[in-house]
Amino acid sequence: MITLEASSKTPIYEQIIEGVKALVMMGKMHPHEQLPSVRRLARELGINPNTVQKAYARLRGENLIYSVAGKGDFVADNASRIRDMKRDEIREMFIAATRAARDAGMWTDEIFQLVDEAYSSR
Amino acid sequence: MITLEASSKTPIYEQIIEGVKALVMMGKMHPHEQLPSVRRLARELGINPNTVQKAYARLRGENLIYSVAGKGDFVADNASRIRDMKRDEIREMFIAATRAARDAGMWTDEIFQLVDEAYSSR
DNA sequence: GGATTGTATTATGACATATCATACACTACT
DNA sequence: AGTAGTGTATGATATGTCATAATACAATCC
Repeated sequence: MITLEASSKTPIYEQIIEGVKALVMMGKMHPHEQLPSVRRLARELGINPNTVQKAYARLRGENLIYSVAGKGDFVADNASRIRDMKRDEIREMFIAATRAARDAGMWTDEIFQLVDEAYSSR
Repeated sequence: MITLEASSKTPIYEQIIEGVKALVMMGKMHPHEQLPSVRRLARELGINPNTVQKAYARLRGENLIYSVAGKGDFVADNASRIRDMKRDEIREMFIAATRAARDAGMWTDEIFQLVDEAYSSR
């Protein structure tokens, strides 16, 4: 369910983190559901297990997943936080973009039109 | 006229590039105007000349400045492109943010409100 | 000729990313 | 008990980027 973009310059482990977050956010994974094992996901993605391990460790650090030795990793109960976290991130993206746009002399009209186009484009 | 943010995680040489672009875009520097010399700017910013050299080399690669051995670096004639380039960058920022927002289940109404706030803040 | 300019090269260090190879402890299943 | 699969931890190695440092060379200006 998680895919990688080799051409991307964002680190693999970060792409995995975003992938898991996206799956939970889109309702394709639910609390207490088991994630693919470190070795299995590594095999599927054709990468090193340590890279997956790093991604899972980060997710665990954010309390978005929990680990049970000998069993596996599972989506955390409070994973609903992801939605709010993601919204905060998006909020920051718009703030940064809007500031840059204002500094470049763009008006909100242009921005709204731009957003409209992007929103309805596939 | 160019300042650095030590806390920033964007590379110094990139901050210099953005700084020069901003000066030209804000009309504080004009075509054929001389830039501070590699060594002088390095001294002023308290950094290594090679770092400034790298920034200037990149700007030259984009044809935004031109160099004359023994004289110095100057803002290119076609530097007006910077404005369009910057607008394209900003456009990409909004496209990325809008896509992320849509995937997160946000509506254009929320986005517009967000942009409005950010635009009129400070 | 001396000072300043841009340009080029090599070396070094720090850091992040990613791989590879192990090792250990726990769990599940036969 | 044994085997396989799980997470976790730890080193070693390689690569790339960023930044510094130290030179060297050619062109320009006064």
